[in-house]
Order: sequence, then structure tokens, then C-alpha cells
Amino acid sequence: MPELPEVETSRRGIDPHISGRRVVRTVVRQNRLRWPVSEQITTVLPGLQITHTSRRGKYLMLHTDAGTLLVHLGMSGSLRIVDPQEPPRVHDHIDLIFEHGIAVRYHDPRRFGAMLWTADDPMQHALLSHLGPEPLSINFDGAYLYRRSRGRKVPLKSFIMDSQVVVGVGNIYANEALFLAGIRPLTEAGKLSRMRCDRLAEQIKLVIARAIEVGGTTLRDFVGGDGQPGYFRQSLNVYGRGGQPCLVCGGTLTELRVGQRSTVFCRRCQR
DNA sequence: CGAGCAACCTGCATGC
DNA sequence: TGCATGCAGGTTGCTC
Repeated sequence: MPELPEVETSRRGIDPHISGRRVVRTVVRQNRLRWPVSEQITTVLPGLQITHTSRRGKYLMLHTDAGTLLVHLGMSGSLRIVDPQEPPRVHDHIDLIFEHGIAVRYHDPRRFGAMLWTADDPMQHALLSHLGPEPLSINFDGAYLYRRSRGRKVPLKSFIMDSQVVVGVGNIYANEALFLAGIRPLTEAGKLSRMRCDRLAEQIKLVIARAIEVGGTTLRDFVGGDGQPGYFRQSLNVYGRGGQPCLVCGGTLTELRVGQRSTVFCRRCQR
């Protein structure tokens, strides 16, 4: 599930339940995620207060005075606020149990996610230090895209999905943003005109901002993920619609693979 | 350095 | 019904 909007929705969902609250206990039922779950989650975190939460790209951060918990949801991860007494379901790998009798429960069938502790400035962490700008920040615009894309021969879609270029543009939103900008995904990144860089940056911002808005109203109490209705799905123009008619021109949407990822676009609307 | 691709896992849809 | 296959929203890290 998680692209940037889902991660931000998850952060907003859990934040009011845990900010300012103390962790009293943690339970790690499965420590084999993408990397082994940091032992500090058991040895250091209990007793510490979560001062606040934040997000960088698709990484969630739970801050304490002694360090930061980095959480990544991978491809199938989700968070829920639960009663710690509630029996865990399959793939409920980790509980962070709080003083006031609630728990943040991490669920991840494919275990592509991560739960890592860092005592230092989290932004200096190897996973975060090379990340590109946030798509909704003023640092991300057409001028930036133009500058970064010069000389690059990769397909434009792969380029905007590169987290070193800009964070948070996953497969769904890459497809959607390119459709809205009217640009074909296989366009060589380095050949994109300055004007089209403006259009693309603008559509990336719009599609992500809208998804956060919708996710925020639909998911409210927590999560982002499994079992939740496909809230953003109804507003998708191309993703998952290969072979079906384009909602704008009626032409048949083309589906192919770009960098091993399913890619859908309209030959007529996108040039 | 850039580009392409395998790999990490499980669940689910599809087709024989 | 059972089984094999392929695919899934992410990211790292390998090879060339």
C-alpha cells in the first residue's frame, strides 16, 4: 500500500495516540524484516517518551530524547492502534506498547519493511542522507527537475521514481503524474524540455497532495493499508487500467514494463 | 559514474 | 480441487 501519501496518513493517524507518551514495553515476534529489527527497540526504547513524529520520504520517524525509531512500511506494511491485549494476527510482527494502554502494532506480510534505531541525527542515517527533496517542498520544482535530468538517459518514469531525485513518487503516482502532465513514460529523462519539467513537477505535487487529503479523511484513526477500502483508487486515471478506455479520449490505454514496473499510459493524451 | 536487473518475502489471481 | 505461474504499492545492491 504505502506510497508517500499512505505513509503520511499513517503518521497522522498514530501521532495523536503516541506523541508525548511513554513506551513501556515492546514485543518483537518476528525480527526478520528487510534488515534485522534493531535490538535497541527492546533494550533502549522501553521507558522513553515519544516526543514527536515526523516523516522523510517514505520513512516514518518516532523521536525520543535518546534516539529515533525509523519505520519503513515496505510494500505491504501497515500500522494500527490496538488494545495490547488483542491477540496478534498473522504477520503482526511488532508491538510498541504505551503507558496509557494502547499499542502501535506493525503488520507486514512480505516483510520488506524496516524498523531501525538510530541514536544520532536521523537525517545523517545512510538510508536518509542521500534522499532527494520532498515533492511538496519549494525545493522541488521544474527548474530542479530540469537541472537533475540533464544527461540522464533513463526513462522519465524511472527517473522520477528514483528517491535520490525526489522522494515519495512510487509506481502509482508516477503513472498518474505522467498522465496528468501529458508525457510518455519512456521519454528520455535528459530530453525533457524546461516547460515540460514545470508541468511534470506541478502534477507530481498535485497528485500527491490530493492523495494525502483523501487518505487523511478516509483513514482517520490510523493505518494505511490492509483491509481498508481503496480510497484513492476511484480517482486513478491509468494505474491498473491497462487495456481499458482512457477516461479523457476513450482510446485504449497501453500497458508495458518500464524498469520491471507495470506502466500504463495513453498514446493519444501523452506525448 | 549510469543503467539494468535480481533479490528480499507472502498472498492472491489466473490458467491448466 | 490442486498446482504452477506470474504479479503486487519499495528499495538495495549487484553486474556490466
